[in-house]
Amino acid sequence: MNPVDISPRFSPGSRALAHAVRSMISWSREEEKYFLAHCEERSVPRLTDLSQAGSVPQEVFFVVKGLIRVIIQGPDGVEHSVHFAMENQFIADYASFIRQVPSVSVLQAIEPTEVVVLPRSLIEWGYQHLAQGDRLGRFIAEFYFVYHDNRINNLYARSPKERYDSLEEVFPGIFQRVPQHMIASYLGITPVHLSRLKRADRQKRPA
Amino acid sequence: MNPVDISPRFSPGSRALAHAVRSMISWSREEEKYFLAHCEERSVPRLTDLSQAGSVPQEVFFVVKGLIRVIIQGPDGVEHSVHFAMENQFIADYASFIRQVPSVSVLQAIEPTEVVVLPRSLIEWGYQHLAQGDRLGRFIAEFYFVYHDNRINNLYARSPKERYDSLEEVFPGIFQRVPQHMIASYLGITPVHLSRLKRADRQKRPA
DNA sequence: GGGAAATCTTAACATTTGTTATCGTTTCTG
DNA sequence: CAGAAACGATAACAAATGTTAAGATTTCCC
Repeated sequence: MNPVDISPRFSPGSRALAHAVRSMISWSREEEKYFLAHCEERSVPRLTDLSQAGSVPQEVFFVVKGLIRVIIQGPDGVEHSVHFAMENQFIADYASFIRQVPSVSVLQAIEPTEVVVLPRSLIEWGYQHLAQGDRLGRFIAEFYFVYHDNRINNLYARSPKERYDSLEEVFPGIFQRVPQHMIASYLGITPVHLSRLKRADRQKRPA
Repeated sequence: MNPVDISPRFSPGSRALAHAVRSMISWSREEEKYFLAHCEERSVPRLTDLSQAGSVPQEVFFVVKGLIRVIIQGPDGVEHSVHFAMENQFIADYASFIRQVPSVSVLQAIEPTEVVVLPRSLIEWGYQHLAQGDRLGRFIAEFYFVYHDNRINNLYARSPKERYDSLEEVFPGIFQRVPQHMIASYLGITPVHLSRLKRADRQKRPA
């Protein structure tokens, strides 16, 4: 009997979440049971918002299936795709969630998406009552810090084209799933310019 | 008697560090004593490196007095000032420290600087043995995640000039302490261009 | 299936930003 | 104190990127 695959009474989404948690900390059968029982599963249709800007985030999402993008709006009203989240990733306006201030971003499903919803109350409960709750929180915060640190370094040291060429390493299969103008936005350039960069590339290596 | 100001046998640096920790978690007299006893104080002359790129970081620094900048080098050899750390802040190549991979950055003192050195072994000890060690680690990781998240949003949504104008909010007094070309580098533009932006600004509001 | 919307490309032109070089001033260092 | 180095401003020119507009596909939705 495989000790990793327990809880057949939980949905595939819950089990994927439990698997992700188990890769970071160990928790007891009872802890896991309580935690998963207080999560909610949610289906989000394509091009639907999971959360809006302006309200204090009370939920963290775990992506079971589908793809979510995070959008912020500049002072001029221009939208920027600042992040994508795919299967088995946590997603939220995590900075606003941590500080409990009104969110500056919108979470939008790009595909029909299945998420597990972790309410703020449950996460707080985890920090207080899970034996390794703070450690789990530390690992998650560290993980996303590393991700952001890497992004910042890339923004300083690498050109848009270089960032485009290595996008697939961070988001496997993204080119098949996200329209190009959103990728351009993520890269910090206009769709027109990305198109131009691709053509220049094409003409250099006419494979 | 003030319960916050104990331990007169510790140096000003240790006491500043203890104060910073106490603002995040509570720890016992014994925990504090052990922890501080295993920190090292270090004086770093102006324009001296505290750590080099290429070696796995084994230390986190806490700035008691002075100013440190973090530099990364692009593929073309160009240096970028990606971060500054002033009094009462922790600083390291934290992403490389977390992952225990060779550092990509250099820490350099811009002023004569006093730091408290937290060895990796001590930090690991804290995670294992401090009652709230993981919580402390979570708070620190969350704090720097929020800082980085904010930077990324600014890079997307605001112009170099706007970022320049709000620099003092993040690093109070920085204009009096850091040469302008390093600030330009932090903003992601050339010194020439920053000079140009300042002039355009000057001509608009001839105060 | 068919019309509407979204998407991508391309071109022409505008704006921003980088590059190189020079010069006067300040700051460091011996 | 004096020479050297660092620093900041500026100008002229070059390269990168944005803006607007048009047209050709593709995709979506009823």
